[in-house]
Amino acid sequence: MATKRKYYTEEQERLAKIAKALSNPARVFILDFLAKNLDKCCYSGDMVDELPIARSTLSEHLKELKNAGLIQGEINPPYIKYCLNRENWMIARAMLDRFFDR
Amino acid sequence: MATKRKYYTEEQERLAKIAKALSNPARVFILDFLAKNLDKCCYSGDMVDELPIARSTLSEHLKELKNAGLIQGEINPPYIKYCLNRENWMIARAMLDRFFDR
DNA sequence: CCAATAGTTCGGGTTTTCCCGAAATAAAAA
DNA sequence: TTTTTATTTCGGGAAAACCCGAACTATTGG
Repeated sequence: MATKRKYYTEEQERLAKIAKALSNPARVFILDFLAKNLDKCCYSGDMVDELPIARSTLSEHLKELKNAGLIQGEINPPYIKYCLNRENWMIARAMLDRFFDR
Repeated sequence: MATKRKYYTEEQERLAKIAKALSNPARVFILDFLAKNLDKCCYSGDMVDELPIARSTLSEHLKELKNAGLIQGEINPPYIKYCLNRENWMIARAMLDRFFDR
């Protein structure tokens, strides 16, 4: 490949990461679901019945969204209450705003 | 798995597709590059020197962005002038706005 | 203590993504 | 007509994503 001079900026890497979190319809569904129920927070069991995927698969999508920072889970055994991470949600929103505003 | 009642909405599928187009830093770079040069449109050769990937790989990223509708290429052999697709850009922007606005 | 419940982790299969270099394409320049 | 130039397509390899069912973890209720 030989050496190239420039690589991606931090901003570009971060935007790609946010986009990746949103790049699967199941994850978009989860975020929609959590946003629709901001008042109550949700258990993963509330979502699995609405989705055409196995519990374990849902669990992995939740993990990805957590890693991306878009959601958080409050452990309250044997339940885990999920909700949007407002702070990072706003950051993601601002980044996408900036990106598309031109 | 048994039969599940609900699947993803059109909106959710479309959002996931847009996000997927943005989910790789090389593609974010390309869009940034085209947006920075709205006046002139760009050749793929203008971009390859700034990127740590082979020409053929760049070409495939361009194809993906074209399929997602975010860019368009005007053939002007042996060059191809690329530019943002303003119409779809605005649509994507509106969808993301709506998604994050809550 | 034992069973039930909610959710995660593990092992593994299939598909998709990302990337490359080599070959192909197609028009312009020599 | 031959060569050069800009880009795409092809073949293929490596890595990641997606999905599943089975096994595991941890707590609560009986």
